[in-house]
Amino acid sequence: MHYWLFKSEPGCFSIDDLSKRPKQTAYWDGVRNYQVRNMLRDEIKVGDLGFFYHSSCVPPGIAGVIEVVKNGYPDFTAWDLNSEHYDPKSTPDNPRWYMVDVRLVKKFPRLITLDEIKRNPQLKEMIINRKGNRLSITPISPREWKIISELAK
DNA sequence: GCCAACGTTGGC
DNA sequence: GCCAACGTTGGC
Repeated sequence: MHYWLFKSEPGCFSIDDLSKRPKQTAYWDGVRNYQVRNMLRDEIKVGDLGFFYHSSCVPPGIAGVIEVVKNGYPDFTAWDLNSEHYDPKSTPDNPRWYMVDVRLVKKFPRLITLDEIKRNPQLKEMIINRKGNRLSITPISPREWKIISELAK
């Protein structure tokens, strides 16, 4: 099993939005980047755990934990004309974009801020720390997972 | 609102 | 297949 970090803008979809969904489960749609598409299609599997990261907000940081409950399948919002993420190049016959379903495991009692992550020498290697990193999902090492989980207690 | 970073597009 | 232009991301 693997660990991941899922970015979302809370103004668009926050951890509280997820907690209000039926079964606290949602499909993680709207990824339109090939690297992340490949991860969703090939690497991110049922049982994997992820951090729910709030981006483009003040302050950015990790809000909680989610679990993958459905393996990658075509992102049908790509062929919905009314969707913000509509992409005419993706079709039901030849889907270009993929998504997984995730369920809320827990919201952390406090946000682990990006600032805190940056200040922690043990978390130096995290991809989220790299300048210009634009991937909306990134892998997390077991060690990083453990350290951050401890911080959140 | 700025701007660095970087993925994507499209002309050649 | 190169690469300049463009659009988007996301921290600040």
